[in-house]
Amino acid sequence: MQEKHEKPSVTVDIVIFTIKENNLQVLLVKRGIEPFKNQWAIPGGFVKIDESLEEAAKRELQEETGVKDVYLEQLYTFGSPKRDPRGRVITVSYIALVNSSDINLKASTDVSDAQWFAVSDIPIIAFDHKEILQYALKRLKWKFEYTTVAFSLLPKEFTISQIQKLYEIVFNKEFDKRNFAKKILSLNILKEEGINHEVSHRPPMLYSLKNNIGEIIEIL
Amino acid sequence: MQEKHEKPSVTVDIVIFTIKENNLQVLLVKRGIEPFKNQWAIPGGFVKIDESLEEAAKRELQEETGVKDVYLEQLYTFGSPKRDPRGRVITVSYIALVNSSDINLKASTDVSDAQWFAVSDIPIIAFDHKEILQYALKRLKWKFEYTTVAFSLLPKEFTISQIQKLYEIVFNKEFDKRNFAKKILSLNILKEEGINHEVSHRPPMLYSLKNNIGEIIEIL
DNA sequence: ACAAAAGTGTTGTTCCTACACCCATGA
DNA sequence: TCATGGGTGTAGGAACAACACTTTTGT
Repeated sequence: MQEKHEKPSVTVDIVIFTIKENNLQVLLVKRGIEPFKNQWAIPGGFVKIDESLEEAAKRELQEETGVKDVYLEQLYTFGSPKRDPRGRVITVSYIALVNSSDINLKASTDVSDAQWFAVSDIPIIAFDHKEILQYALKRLKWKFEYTTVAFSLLPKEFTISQIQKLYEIVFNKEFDKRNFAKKILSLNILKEEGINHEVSHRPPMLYSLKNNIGEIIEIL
Repeated sequence: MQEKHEKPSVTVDIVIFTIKENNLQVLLVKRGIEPFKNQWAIPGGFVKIDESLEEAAKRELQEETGVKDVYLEQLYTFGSPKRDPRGRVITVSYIALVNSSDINLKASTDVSDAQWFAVSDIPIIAFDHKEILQYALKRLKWKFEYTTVAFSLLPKEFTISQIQKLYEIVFNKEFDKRNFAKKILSLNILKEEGINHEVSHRPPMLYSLKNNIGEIIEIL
């Protein structure tokens, strides 16, 4: 059965989001080889024959950013026969959310440069990566609305207004402070962690996310 | 680049749902070849080198059921290196919703039998297909709750109580008739199509789904 | 007349939205 | 004392859940 079919190549591509400078940003790499040499692209690479898709995604993520143990989720599999001019390449795309303070950009073998771009300001990108990115953004917003993924972008202890800023950035829209706090606190997913006295104004309450929170809960 | 990497095989598997005998049912095929010969499995097959994933899924769907133009959606890509004992096989799974009156089961080359099973009564199945099926069910419920996919299981013209029965089957739970009708009608997605006089009781209003309905709308 | 399914309204509760002021601290 | 962000309550409206009887038709 192995020999009967001509096989496609399989890659993983990872849309890596972070929050930087009050913006939602995505990591793109400048391609060092053809095709699309010197164009920006979503980072990714071939799946090895003995690693799972998620392992491949984690490996690529670490090669690009140096981070481990971040939020990583499979997005969609793109497999149009013409999406790669070199031949049949099916790509399994992933979303990752990384804390911008943890990252450590490295140039890997087929990448001459890597850079963050605000999602509102994406350059022309290689292959069908624009479509992948649009899909990723849609999914990200959905995840923010209905799950607790957002908290993976915050330090272990955080204030209500840090959460609110995150949501305001992702949805590009302001929320009422009182209603937002009421909503988040009513979900019963936060634990009080004491007061942060290291600020030069009224000291805020710090919270952490309770463990054992289920997946889907409807945040907004 | 084609020769540097040993390539996995890529298949599509399609979880085909229908409503039959007041039950949500799934089509399984009995495998005619090893591995798992004579076990039930989700229908699927290899992706040809020059067809897209969706084309492959449509082709398999038609081979199994004879139907075209049904609801079809990519579900998830399963790629654990050990999921197929023959070697590395990555499978892109799909969900299809078919109207049981349209179907016409055929036995294809590597299938000696195909049969509908109620989702509450699934036998032991091959590979990691149990996991795929669980995932499909979760997604199906979500889609029913938030989108208009359910209508693809009904004829063009239908009554409110047909919709309600569909939802009651999928969620395995009864809804209040008045509240259900109120909710569905308030969504403004139905068009009145006149009264069905071919019943032996008070004749019901027939509706059709308006075209140009957006994807996600929150039904329940 | 009866059986079968269609159709329809109200009330109490909960959730959502809009909106403005005082508080605690460091400089 | 001032600047900075933190923290808090209420009222009106919308959506939701619970609940039962009458209507139209065929037999």
